[in-house]
Amino acid sequence: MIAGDGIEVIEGDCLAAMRALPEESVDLVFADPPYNLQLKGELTRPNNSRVDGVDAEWDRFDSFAAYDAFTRDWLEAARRCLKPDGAIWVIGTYHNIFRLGASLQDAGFWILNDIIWRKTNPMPNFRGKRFCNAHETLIWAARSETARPKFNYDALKSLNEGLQMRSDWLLPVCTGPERLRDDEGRKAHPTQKPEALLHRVLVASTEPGDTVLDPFLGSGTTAAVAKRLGRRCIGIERDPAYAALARARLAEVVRAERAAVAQTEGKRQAPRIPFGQLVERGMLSPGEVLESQCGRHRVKVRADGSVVAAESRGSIHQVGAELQGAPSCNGWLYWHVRIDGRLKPIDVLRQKLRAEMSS
Amino acid sequence: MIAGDGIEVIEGDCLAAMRALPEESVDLVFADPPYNLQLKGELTRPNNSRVDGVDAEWDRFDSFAAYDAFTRDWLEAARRCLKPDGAIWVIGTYHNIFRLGASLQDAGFWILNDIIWRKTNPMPNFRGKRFCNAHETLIWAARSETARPKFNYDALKSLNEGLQMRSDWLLPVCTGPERLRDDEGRKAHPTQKPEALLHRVLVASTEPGDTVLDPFLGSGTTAAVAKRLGRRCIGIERDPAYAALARARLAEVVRAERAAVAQTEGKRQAPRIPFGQLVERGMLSPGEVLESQCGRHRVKVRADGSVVAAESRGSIHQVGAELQGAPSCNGWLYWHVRIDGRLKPIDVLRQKLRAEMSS
DNA sequence: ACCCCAACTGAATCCCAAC
DNA sequence: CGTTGGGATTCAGTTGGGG
Repeated sequence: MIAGDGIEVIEGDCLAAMRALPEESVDLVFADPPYNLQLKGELTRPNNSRVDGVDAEWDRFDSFAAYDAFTRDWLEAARRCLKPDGAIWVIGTYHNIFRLGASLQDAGFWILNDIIWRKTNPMPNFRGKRFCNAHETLIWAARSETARPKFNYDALKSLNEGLQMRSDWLLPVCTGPERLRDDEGRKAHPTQKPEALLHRVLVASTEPGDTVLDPFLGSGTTAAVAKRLGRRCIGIERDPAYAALARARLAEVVRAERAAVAQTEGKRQAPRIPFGQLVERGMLSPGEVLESQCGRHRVKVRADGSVVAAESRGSIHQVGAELQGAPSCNGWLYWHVRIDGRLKPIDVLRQKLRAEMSS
Repeated sequence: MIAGDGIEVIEGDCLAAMRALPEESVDLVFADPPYNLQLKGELTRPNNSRVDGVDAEWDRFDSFAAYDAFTRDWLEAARRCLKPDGAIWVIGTYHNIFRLGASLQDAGFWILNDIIWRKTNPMPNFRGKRFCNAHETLIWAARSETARPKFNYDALKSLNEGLQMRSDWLLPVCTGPERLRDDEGRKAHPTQKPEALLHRVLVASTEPGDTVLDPFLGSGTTAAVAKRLGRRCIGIERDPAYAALARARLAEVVRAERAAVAQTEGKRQAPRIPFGQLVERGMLSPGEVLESQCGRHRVKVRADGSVVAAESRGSIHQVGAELQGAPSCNGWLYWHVRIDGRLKPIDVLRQKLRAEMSS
């Protein structure tokens, strides 16, 4: 079904194409839907008559209702393709993002964050009647409230030099050599998204080998970045000219080596090591004393990996919590041993063990 | 009807109070309605302290449908009070803003801009499961598509040091001496908005002598800023304790003869550029090699902006320091790339990016 | 008076594998 | 399905006490 490089461009209507895909088969959906609320193009309206001021309210209602129906349909089709723990990203502006977000919630998606793409070089408001419209909004939502979607927290923290990534992203609009142009030098697609934006989205919510579905592929930015980052991608585009544009673009993209797209992994992915293993392996001896950094609390290690204090016994976490009167405690960081005369958290022993076990 | 200073606090239900106001009598509505936060359990910080979340009765709704009905009702009542060329501002987060925006459109309001309040000091995401929710969204909408609402373009331009005001505003959350506290030092209102935010809204959309209506007055920020800026204000607050709080606060506010120049606004600084952005933007590729000037050390770039050496991984600064055995290292100057066959510090890439981003 | 450090806080939809 | 418990997780800024 998917080509050898894991990237496929389907030319056709996104509803039909998505309904032909297997259920629960994709890890992520990224969608940049049209926000043409006048219902030109693919959004057919029942009443094509031109409206004057008197009928303006009806026109508005028809427009919004039709857009909502269109949104409901493609969201439902996309949701069907998503794995249970999958997620969706959508992007839009104030013209459509509020309807899109409400439709997401109504369809059962669970919003995780809204993200602001702040443009470094937005088009100014020429008439001076409004604020310069300098951002677009993305919504990141899980397939359901109970879903547990991927989030590469540590990779994003790395992207932000050690600080937790915020919900406002500063990125330039797509210009210069990245912007695709036709033979006459006109932009080949009106709303081509910058690759940097998709890079951050895909690093955040997928891992190499995952499958991304883009129902409104357009110029193919999603597929291009997916290929560059070693993800698989199914892109759907109705317009033959845009589909051809995307295919030509993708032929030039080099798929990254697997090793190159590795990203910082969190501690949660590391294999769990029970404290008792430190004792079993002789890194700590039964009877040895652990102390808190401040020296206020001390426990003795027992052969079974539990620890005892004067009035308390249990796991390193339980005893640490009880002695501090705290609801919980990470014993790996709380308890220390004296190594070469200096207090070090027992977590360094765990790290050492992990290194030995992986080598 | 309005007191001599043009500021009135009405204690009571906002629907009834607004229906009692004359039609088409106010110039601007500012509304900070309940966000329908839907908080489930409690949340603790890594140090085990408890986050003081908003779980007030007034923020609980049974369903999205109930929230939508509530929204529809107060929007309709507010719209009735607005002059034909009047406008409305609403504020919210992803919990409610999409429903709020869609309801605005359904009610016949015409969205002019969405505005992002970027917080300088947001609460972090403590569990590392999402992006730090670092902004709130405001929507500015005209009473109707044909309305011609006020917009003090030049006043905002001067607030922004001569540059057209953008749709993203950087302002701190309300803390310090501005934050109202009760006798025991606890915050007197859970969601008090900063005056700087209202200052910018009122300077943008009203002129001295205009009447502002706030249906959810809370701690009274809207009325306080209106008074300070010489605007009239009708604030409605259901909770007697909050209404009393607002009245006491307003008694201390000095009505200005002329709008004072804001200090907190418009401060711009060179943006910090995380190393990861060079990768996102394609100036460096995952897998590319950086080397120290002497050639003694080499690292590989990863997709998330971290770098790896044989036995070390982390940020350009961390790995540089570790390989040199130094306490710290400026990775921007230490690491080099080969450009046109010559080694250049990666700082030249940062400078290039900065130049692009400020243009 | 000044500096330093510890404690505290802000509209928050915040864990998950094993049993 | 529910319960248990290991153990992972924070940034900018203010306040107040001690040296």
